[in-house]
Amino acid sequence: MPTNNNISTEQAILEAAEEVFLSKGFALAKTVDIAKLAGVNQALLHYYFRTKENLFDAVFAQKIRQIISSMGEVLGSDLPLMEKIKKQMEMQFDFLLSNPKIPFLVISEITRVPQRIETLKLTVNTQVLKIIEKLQLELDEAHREGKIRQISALNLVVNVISQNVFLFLAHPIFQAFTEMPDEEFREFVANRKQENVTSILKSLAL
Amino acid sequence: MPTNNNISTEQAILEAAEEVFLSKGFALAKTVDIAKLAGVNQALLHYYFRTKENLFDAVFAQKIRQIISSMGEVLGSDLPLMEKIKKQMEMQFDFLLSNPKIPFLVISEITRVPQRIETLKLTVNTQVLKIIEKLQLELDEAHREGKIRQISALNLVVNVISQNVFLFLAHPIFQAFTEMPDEEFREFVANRKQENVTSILKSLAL
DNA sequence: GAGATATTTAATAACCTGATTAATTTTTGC
DNA sequence: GCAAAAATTAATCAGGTTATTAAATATCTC
Repeated sequence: MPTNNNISTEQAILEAAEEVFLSKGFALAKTVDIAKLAGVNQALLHYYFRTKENLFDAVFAQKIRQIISSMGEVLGSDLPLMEKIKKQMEMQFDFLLSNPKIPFLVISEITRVPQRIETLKLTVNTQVLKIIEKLQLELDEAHREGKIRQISALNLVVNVISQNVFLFLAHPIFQAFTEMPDEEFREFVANRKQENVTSILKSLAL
Repeated sequence: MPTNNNISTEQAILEAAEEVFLSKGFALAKTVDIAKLAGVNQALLHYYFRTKENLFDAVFAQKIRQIISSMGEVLGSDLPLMEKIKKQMEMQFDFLLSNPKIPFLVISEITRVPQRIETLKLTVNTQVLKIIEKLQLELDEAHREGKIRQISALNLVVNVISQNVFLFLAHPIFQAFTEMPDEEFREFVANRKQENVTSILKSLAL
């Protein structure tokens, strides 16, 4: 009779893997290090996941799911347009604050191993495209009413994501550049939430 | 008596290294592949650069220099403020179009091996900080004259770089997401130059 | 052209890392 | 308790990649 898998060990491995993969990426992550961090023998990790690749996929798919779910919620709602954009940006920014390493992992791994985009496509339901279409209708309407300039929804979405995500990708560079101490830099980042919203909303003006 | 180093061979290795490092990054680049691409024996590369690390540094420092020099030129000039921002953004965007893989390499390698930031610091003279200070003065003046909202120069610079660079970092993801064919995607990217300028300039409004 | 030095190569050593195996300990069901 | 299955470990293999070595060839100086 099979016993249950030892969930806590498997979980420990997954959590260690998440930490190591997030900070090193796939190629530089060592299974030995993951095992050590999880407090188990290195062979055990193969016992549970068979390959490093499998282990990575488990972590990666989960991260993708998190990022996607942080993106759509508010945009689907029926708040007034400007309100909605603001809320959405704030949510996204907060997500990034709690998960600052996810964007780099995702971009990095997809760039280096393009096949990984399949993981992403599997997770991304067509809803996202629907949401963009709906956003376009609202933007068009606001434009007709003389409230905002004409802009494609896709461009707006790219603008928003650029503003929000870039700093988290480049933060080691910015910090070195500006030579801000950690504390000051944290404050700078915190202020960016407001600055991002302001600049995006203003950029929509006629 | 020593003869001169064989410049063309060294150059061939450097160029091959650049290509391979840009597309694979440090960890996934194989010295064998670089040697093969340069058309030389693999040991020769060690003869010239001793280690893979040295070879990488040579390439990396050069890329940093390119990126820096693409950033300061126009901002130092004495065009009218808005004109200057527009020109600077267009230049930067054009640079990215010709060097689309540099941002990823730089961010990626600095994130993965933070010590590399030293390479960056050595290359970045304090001029950059001077330029930002000067920009701040001009922004403050324009604000006093009621032409633009109040904004810190650093925030503006971050906004500009975010807008311009992000798409080049994320392009595999965007393309997959939107399922645009190559041709359409190229067109979309080309249009972003204008969109970026527009949205940044509008974002400065009162 | 000879001798010295630089350049290049083939072969292989040294190392790292993911995966496997076989044995040991722990847990489970009866 | 005991046998069977699961969980865990130590040891080691296998593959790939960087680095070294020693020898061969080209180039330069005189």
